[in-house]
Amino acid sequence: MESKKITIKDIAKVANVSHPTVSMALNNRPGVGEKKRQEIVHIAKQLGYQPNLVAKALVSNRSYTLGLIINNISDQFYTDLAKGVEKAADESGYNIILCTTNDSLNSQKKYLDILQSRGVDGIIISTVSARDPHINFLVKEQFPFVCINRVSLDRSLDNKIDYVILDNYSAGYKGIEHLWKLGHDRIAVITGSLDASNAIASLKGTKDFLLDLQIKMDPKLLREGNYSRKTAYNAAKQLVKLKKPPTAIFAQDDNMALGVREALLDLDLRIPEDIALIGIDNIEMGTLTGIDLTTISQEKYEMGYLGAKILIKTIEKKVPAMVEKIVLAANLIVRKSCGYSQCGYKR
Amino acid sequence: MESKKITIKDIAKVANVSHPTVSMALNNRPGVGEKKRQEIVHIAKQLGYQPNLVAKALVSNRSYTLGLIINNISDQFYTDLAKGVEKAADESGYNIILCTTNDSLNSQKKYLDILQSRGVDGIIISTVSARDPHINFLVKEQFPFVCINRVSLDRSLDNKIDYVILDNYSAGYKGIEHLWKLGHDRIAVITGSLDASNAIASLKGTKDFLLDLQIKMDPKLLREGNYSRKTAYNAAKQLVKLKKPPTAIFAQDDNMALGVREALLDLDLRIPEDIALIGIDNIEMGTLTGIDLTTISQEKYEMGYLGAKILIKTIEKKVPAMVEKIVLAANLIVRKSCGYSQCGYKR
DNA sequence: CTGAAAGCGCTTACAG
DNA sequence: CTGAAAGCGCTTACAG
Repeated sequence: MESKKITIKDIAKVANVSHPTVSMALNNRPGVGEKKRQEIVHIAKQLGYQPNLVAKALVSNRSYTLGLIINNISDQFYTDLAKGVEKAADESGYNIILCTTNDSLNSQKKYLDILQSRGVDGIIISTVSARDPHINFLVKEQFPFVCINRVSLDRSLDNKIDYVILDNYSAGYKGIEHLWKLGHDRIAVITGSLDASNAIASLKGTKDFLLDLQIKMDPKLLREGNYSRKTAYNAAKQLVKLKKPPTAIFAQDDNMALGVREALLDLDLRIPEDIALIGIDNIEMGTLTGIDLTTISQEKYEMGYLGAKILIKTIEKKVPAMVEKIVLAANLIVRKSCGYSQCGYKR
Repeated sequence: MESKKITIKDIAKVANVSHPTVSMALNNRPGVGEKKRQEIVHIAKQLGYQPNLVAKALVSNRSYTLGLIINNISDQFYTDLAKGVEKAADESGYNIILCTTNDSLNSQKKYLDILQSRGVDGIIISTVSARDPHINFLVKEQFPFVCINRVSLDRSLDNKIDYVILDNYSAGYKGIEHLWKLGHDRIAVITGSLDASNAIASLKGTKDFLLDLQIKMDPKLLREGNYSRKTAYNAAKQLVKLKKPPTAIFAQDDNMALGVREALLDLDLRIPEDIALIGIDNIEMGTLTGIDLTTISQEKYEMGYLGAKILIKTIEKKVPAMVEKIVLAANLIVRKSCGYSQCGYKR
């Protein structure tokens, strides 16, 4: 298929040395004179030599390749995160094998196996479930990997896995706090998939706020979503039909908030006049004029970037293998969907 | 680092056969009895054998890996396309190495080299420039690759490169046609980067429409953009300040249309009452209620999917090496940003 | 400072 | 139907 590629043996022949000498010269290892090295480098360039990274990977057990597992490449949340991973990888000379699971644990398991078979040096996984059965073996094998976005809640794994997550707890807390201060008493909450640690944490933050103020929440106002726009859309339509409908909705992710938004607008309800709306994540769509979604900002890019950095550090063992746990800040971003600028806080 | 992996030699030892026999058994090749094969397969499973795909790739010169080169992973246009690629790759058992160039030709060249070094079986490239200097060598080496989204306009490459593109010409034609029929005479056009074939084609479609009707375009109303929201934002602000400002703006990509939209809204201009706005691509953001961007729909997902399919077919040579050229349809999607529902066509 | 040997994990071709 | 040999392109020891 391809015209035959130049190998170090071809270079060796021209340079009149053995091929291991070529290897050492090209890799700047000691054991070959400076003059000869330059000559070899020159010949390599002239012949248009490109190292065969597959062979290199086989012999060195280092591929300079990282696996990245995300849920959905159409979801801005995951692409922001992927962008950070890409950046960190690029800075250190790694390439990314991208795997998307589309919410399937089976698919995740499949990719975990494939990535190992492909000899990646490490894996960045953003999709683990709270009781994920598939990462134990990575821990046992001491295969380098880092969890971002979601972590396992399995106690036996405590202190064994590097992670970088967002402060979902604070996000859940701050979101409901904002709505409550604006005077809302009937606040509906649409959570993420409750088998994911981030959704669990957000909900806990929300509940703790209510607990702190000794407020009881109407269970009818609590809905489990799955971070998809569609389910949030449907949930919102149901919430509005309640005998005592909510005056505010806290969708615990901007994608869901946008789904809620569509539902409310379809029903000719005004945001925030009829129903206030807040999300979490601060994705780009929410920033558009006319959307103006109030939300809790999360450092998605940084999460990907730091996750990859930590993984690379682990792989390159520049540092004693200390487990790193990082939680990135969550901050309220006030736009127009809650009505703060019109009314201000009432309590 | 990892606990030692099981290899075919380990299996061979247990099964009391030679390791090539194990290889043949596991790969369902003739030359090993059915009973023995099943025994070997069983042992492999028990030992938790995972083939080393790196070694396999080295010896077979087939990695079941594809390189995908896109501009920007934060851009919905490219992620839609990547989603199609992913799907096709997954269906045929390939994985994707993702490379993002961020509009840099140097970066593109770098990734082209790296991908070959990494032994990918083929490359899907969505970022070639009209006079791209870096793909000739792929053609010369007969390295399998397919252009999507953009093609080279170099005549010497005609009929040598598979491609799947969108019908940008029609998009450019239909966009201005819609505005013209609505009664607009001063229509501004913000093009994509004019070193890219898709931008060139869109602009040609637009110009041809005007030519067909023998309409002269005020050159002040033509702006070169670069598919980024920011430049379009700035261009729009300038256009509006013109002595004779346009009554409609045709941004030849939805990202730019959204930039224009922000600019107009910042200036308290209404869309479409004060200025009509149309884009190209039909990205998701334009579909949100309140954005309601009229646009020309492009089959981005299909483009990625078909591109990858064609590439895989080429790689697997299931078909005589006929060059495939596919142009996907462009259709007008009427929403609210041009005012059609209020006024209808005037001519 | 240099060369020849061995090996990474696999597959292909060639004897028995 | 099975085994032993050779080799993919590279690197890492180990002699001289």
